Amino acid sequence: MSVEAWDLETTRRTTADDIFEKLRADIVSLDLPPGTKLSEAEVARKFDVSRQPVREAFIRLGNMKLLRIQPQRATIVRRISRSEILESRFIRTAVETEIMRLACERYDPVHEKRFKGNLKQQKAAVAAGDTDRFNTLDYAFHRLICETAGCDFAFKTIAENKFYVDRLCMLSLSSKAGQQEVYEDHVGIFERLHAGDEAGLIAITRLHLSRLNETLDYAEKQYPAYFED
Amino acid sequence: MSVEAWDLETTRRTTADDIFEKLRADIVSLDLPPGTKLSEAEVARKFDVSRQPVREAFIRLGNMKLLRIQPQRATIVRRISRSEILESRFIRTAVETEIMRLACERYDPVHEKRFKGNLKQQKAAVAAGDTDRFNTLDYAFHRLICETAGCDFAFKTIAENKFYVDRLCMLSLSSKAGQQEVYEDHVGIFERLHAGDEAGLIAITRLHLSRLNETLDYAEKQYPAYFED
DNA sequence: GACAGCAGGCTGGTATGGTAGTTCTTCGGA
DNA sequence: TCCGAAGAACTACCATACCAGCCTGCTGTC
Repeated sequence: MSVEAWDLETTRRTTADDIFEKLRADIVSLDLPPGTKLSEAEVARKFDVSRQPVREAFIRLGNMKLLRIQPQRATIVRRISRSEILESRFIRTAVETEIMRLACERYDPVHEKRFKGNLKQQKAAVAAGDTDRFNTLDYAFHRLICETAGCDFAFKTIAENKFYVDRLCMLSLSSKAGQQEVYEDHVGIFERLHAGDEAGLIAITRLHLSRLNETLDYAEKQYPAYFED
Repeated sequence: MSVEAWDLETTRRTTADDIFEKLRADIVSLDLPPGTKLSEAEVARKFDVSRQPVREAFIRLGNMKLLRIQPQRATIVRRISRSEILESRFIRTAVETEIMRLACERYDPVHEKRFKGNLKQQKAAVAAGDTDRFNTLDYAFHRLICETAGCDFAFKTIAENKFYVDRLCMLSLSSKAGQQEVYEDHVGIFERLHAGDEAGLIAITRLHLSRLNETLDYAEKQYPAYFED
């Protein structure tokens, strides 16, 4: 996942953009684990640029809650906060259920083929144990629903909220059993969408998103150092 | 409305923070109307600081979609986009209806007094034609609902989305008839909340938020220069 | 040996000079 | 008069230097 969707303006690509993108990727992929101390000067040396563009990247990452900037002290990769994860989930649930209502209303059998194609690939990815691929397809599936609902933009909002959660998924979506469960949820969602069963659709969507609890419990127990509170 | 809720960290207050806050207020209040051209150097002179903190404030305002930074060209106050307004409204509707469900579930008559107090003040503000006051109370009312639902954090998310819309409200919430309508919606919301009528509550909330359409049509016709597309 | 106090080395914050890219103006030629 | 090219006058971007807190660790004293 990249964020090129954001520079919808036809602006030039700056050094600060590069640094920002690199750091963001490193943080989300846990190459820079929560708690890692960063310093403007150090990162600047590493990328062989001045402190200025690094500083700007820090500010943007701070706004995204990925860094915690402590003036005159240090800048560290933010630890994962249970409450913030749950808040993100709340927002996502709200948006996603609203999307489901619209999608159910506007669903057209013409969409069937794309859904089935995506689900087929998901199944294959689970079988092959290809976590990255499955993650990408997961995104694509939810994006597909947004498109069905005629709300492409909503996916962007969901994704923004998701950056923060991505790190968590990175910690534990690798279990094959978990992926199988997610896949089956997706199948269930599609079936109810296809059948026009709005109540059932909402219900399974809530169930689907509530599974984050287990992920959270697991990750918090497995990697306590990555969490705060 | 200020944004001190954001520096939950106990960080120092910097010059950049001051500039940011001042510019944000000026933009939202339309003292800096959409399309206004700003320059780092000019703003720096005006506030008698160096360009650096101004630059940082610009970056943050750019992230909030309030400024459009065009490298090597100019930085301008973003014009209002109809589609972005509608997208914001969609997100807000999703979150607010979800909040209403919870609020209805967790409502306790002990909240009655605070709601009635707020509504009484709203009525007075409408009568007095005090737009600023009414606007503040509007915020407080919706915040109160978030608290009732036990989701204080959700208000922050709503507010973030709302900054962008605030400018629009500033253009047309000044009409007394509009304020009266909003006030009556609020009364209706409270009554259904108090009665535990979830379906009615959701319905009136959707109606309440849909009123933005009229505001948008009015403002777009009245101030076309402030809009893009 | 324990502890207070100071010094030095960190951090991020601010100021300023210079650079590259864009736009506007102006001046000369057709 | 009109058009175009050169350059002046902006812009934001980047590099560098300096500053003010904060923390740590040494040192001197009790």
